[in-house]
Amino acid sequence: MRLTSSRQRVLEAIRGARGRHLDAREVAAAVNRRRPEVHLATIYRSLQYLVRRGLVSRILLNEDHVHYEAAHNGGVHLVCTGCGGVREIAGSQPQRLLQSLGRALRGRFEVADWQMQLSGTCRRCSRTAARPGARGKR
Amino acid sequence: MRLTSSRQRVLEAIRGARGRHLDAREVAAAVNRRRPEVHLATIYRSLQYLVRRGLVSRILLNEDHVHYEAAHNGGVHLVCTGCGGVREIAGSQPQRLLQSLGRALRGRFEVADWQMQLSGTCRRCSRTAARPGARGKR
DNA sequence: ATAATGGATGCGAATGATTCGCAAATCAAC
DNA sequence: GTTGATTTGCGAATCATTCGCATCCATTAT
Repeated sequence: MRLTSSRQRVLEAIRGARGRHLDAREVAAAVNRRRPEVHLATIYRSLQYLVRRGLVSRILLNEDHVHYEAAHNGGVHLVCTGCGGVREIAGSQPQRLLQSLGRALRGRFEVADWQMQLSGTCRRCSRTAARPGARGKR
Repeated sequence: MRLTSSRQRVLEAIRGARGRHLDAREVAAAVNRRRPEVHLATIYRSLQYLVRRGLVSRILLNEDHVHYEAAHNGGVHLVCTGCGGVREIAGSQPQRLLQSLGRALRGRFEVADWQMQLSGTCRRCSRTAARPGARGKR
């Protein structure tokens, strides 16, 4: 099971998307800006491979389909249920939590990656609407 | 936008699944053990409704499709990449983290719900395989 | 009561994401 | 350079999820 060039290109696309979280189609678009093109089915297979390898992790945002991000151990995602926006904040504080969780789990589970997701209402949406979640893209 | 009886039944099904995390089809199966049956499309619509209402949250486990759980603010999910098993641990410790995140976000984001997901290898899988993630259901 | 209004539901068809099956291409090792 | 295994391209198949529309229900106004 090698890290072939298609797979590398997929990984690069995801890593190169700093901040944004691509879905499969966007990954394909990014990869296929260079020749030779990679077939969509292969993109999916590469994604599976990269996830299994722990290089990439899947995340579920507001939408119905899966997005991908480079595994970097520590993303905290703020997902606004109003507008669907996603902001990611750097994972410095959670280290302490991770440590204590790790202590609690001792031996029973070996953590490879983690992520945290907060859903709620961003400032703009809480201004424009009284009831959070009552409006937006979806 | 009422909490109709179909929607209630969907909510009960999800709440009744203590521990397990149902996907849409499983919710439908649970709901339709009682008459009258609820059409799958309505199940989906109810799920949307409940998510928007903040009563239910979507989670992404190992698989490719979405699962649902009662929003209870504090689930930490341990997902094993080997066997696909999911264990949930109670959310006592994260309170502190939430507080400090809340402080850091002051005003910019109003948190309604949160969840955290650790992926890695459970004990059994790390025993049976040297390389984590190299084997399993998927 | 009755009619009028605005969701909510059932139903089947449509959509769209993801996967499969298979043949050709690539790569590694002998 | 032949063998064997893995990967890729390709289109068809599958599966989850959503849509359109007619009907139904509950609530409010007449």
